[in-house]
Amino acid sequence: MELRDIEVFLTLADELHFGRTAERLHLSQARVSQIITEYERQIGGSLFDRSNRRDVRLTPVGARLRDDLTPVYGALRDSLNQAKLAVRGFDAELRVGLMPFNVPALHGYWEAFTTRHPHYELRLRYASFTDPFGSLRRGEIDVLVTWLPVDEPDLTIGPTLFTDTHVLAVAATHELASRSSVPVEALADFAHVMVANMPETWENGYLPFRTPGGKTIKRVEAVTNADELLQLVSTGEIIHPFPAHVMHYWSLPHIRWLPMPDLSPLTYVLVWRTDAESDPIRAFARTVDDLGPITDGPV
Amino acid sequence: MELRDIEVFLTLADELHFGRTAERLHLSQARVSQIITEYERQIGGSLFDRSNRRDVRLTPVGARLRDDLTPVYGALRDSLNQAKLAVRGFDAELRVGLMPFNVPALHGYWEAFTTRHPHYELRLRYASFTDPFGSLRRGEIDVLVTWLPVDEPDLTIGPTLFTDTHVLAVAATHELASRSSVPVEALADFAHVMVANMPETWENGYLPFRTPGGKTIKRVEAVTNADELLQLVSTGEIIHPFPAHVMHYWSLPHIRWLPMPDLSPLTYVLVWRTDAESDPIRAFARTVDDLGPITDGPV
DNA sequence: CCAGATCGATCAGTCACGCTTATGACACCG
DNA sequence: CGGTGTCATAAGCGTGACTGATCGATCTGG
Repeated sequence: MELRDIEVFLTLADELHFGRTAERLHLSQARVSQIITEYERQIGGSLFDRSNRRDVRLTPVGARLRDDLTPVYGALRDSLNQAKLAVRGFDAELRVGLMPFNVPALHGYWEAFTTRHPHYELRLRYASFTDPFGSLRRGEIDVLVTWLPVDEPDLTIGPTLFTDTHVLAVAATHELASRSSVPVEALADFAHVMVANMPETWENGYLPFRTPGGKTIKRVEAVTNADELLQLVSTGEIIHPFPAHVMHYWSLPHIRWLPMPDLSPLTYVLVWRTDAESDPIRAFARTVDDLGPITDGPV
Repeated sequence: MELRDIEVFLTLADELHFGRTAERLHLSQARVSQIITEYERQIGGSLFDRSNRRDVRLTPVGARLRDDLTPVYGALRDSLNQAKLAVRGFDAELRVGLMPFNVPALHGYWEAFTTRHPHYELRLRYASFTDPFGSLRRGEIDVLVTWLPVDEPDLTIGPTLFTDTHVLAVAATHELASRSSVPVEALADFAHVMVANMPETWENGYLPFRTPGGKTIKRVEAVTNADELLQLVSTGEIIHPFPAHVMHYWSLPHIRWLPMPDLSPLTYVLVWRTDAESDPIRAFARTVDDLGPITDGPV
């Protein structure tokens, strides 16, 4: 009856799927099955009904146990975390999820927050492209830095961090490379890649599925991270629009950055779970509010 | 960071002594040291101050962690326990601590309680002689069956279960064996044994340290359990008074039971932690109250 | 009604780590 | 200054946590 088993139980109670549970916990499916079997043996009765192969369901006892254990397990994690912070002299932590290439542009916020609130530990974590809101909901991060639109009823949209125009990344050898700027309509003439399984309206906010002129902007193959994407750009296989500030993050000799003045700018905001709002979150939101959106371009 | 480690941490925080902690958890002292070291490594700072060899102390962080973890760990154990009970069809359990030889005499109570409250599981556990109130305070049992006087401010004294006269256990070959009864004063003439480390007033309640005539009733060597004690009785090395009902528990051909009419009778009561009073405890106390003390002798 | 896909259970094998005994290192005490 | 009580460290053993491979059952689409 160990802590790990409880985590497995709670995750399975959430996912109701052995494979996905295993994936989330970086375990083999076999192990999840074994742990649950052993757990049920210790309790003395079944917690999940898996007679039907199509879907796993909680038994009444299982549901009750999940309800009992969820807050307790959370409190236990919080206590341990609080102790870890206390040894390092902090009262609490704020985990901000964002893309790595956004970090330098927001330097002013990090600095202001850490000087204003030295007893809060600031931790920057890389949010996954594929499921940014999921990491927020699972409590892996406290606030998320992302672009609009965010259309999620359980999330609060906080202050705007900055608004940025687009630049198009193309290979130095690409036929567009010599242009001084690129119109939106041109996007439809070349191949694009987007990360797999993004929420649709969110993906559309970044790069529309159609041009204003009505032409389809087609995605070809999916990638899992930005570096892989840039690799495809540099070989000329695809082109890809970025918010302008990322130019200063990568220094890639084989890539050209071309302004796209008529593609509507991206607005980056702070987002958090409404029912998980906390002092550090409010403190950071207030800091952003006080400084106002960053306008003087990336550092 | 496992559940067992937390238990070790909390036990050490309570005992402030590695050896006793190890004993309570049935571990080696070395292992306790290893677990705490590893735990501190994970937290990132020390939880106990053991620079002074004489006594171990909690650091501020450690004290805070103990305060945070104590209720959470308890709630976690409760949740798991609740689930175990639920699978077997019970709502709650009542753990009664008592000496094994008391069990048959109380049969009427067990029966009445289980029929009146089929959704409460009754569990009889053998309370240790050496530290009966400790097991109550550590939450290992819910109620204790014991004799008066009980002089513990944090404990509630419940209804009386029965009142019993003494019989003296002597070897069949002992010089007293042929007597039809034995006066109190005779106790001072022979060797006695008591279990080590009993609370003093409690031991005195069972067998006074002095006879009414002022003679000392001297104990010789300590034993750890009743069987060991009876062994010494049967070889004639010691004599020992018991409450009369235990005669029917053991059938020992080499031992004689002699009435002791002038030794003041023992009163057995129910005792529980005042701040841990619960529905099952109240239900059992009410059952005992309703039936009244058992007077018709042991079954 | 069959072929293929999906998903949980089971098996056999490997390796880490939980725990022990033995010993070391240190702080107090007489 | 040894003796005693106490925690830390070392070395070694055995269990059980975990994996990949496979089985067997159930559902879906043509």
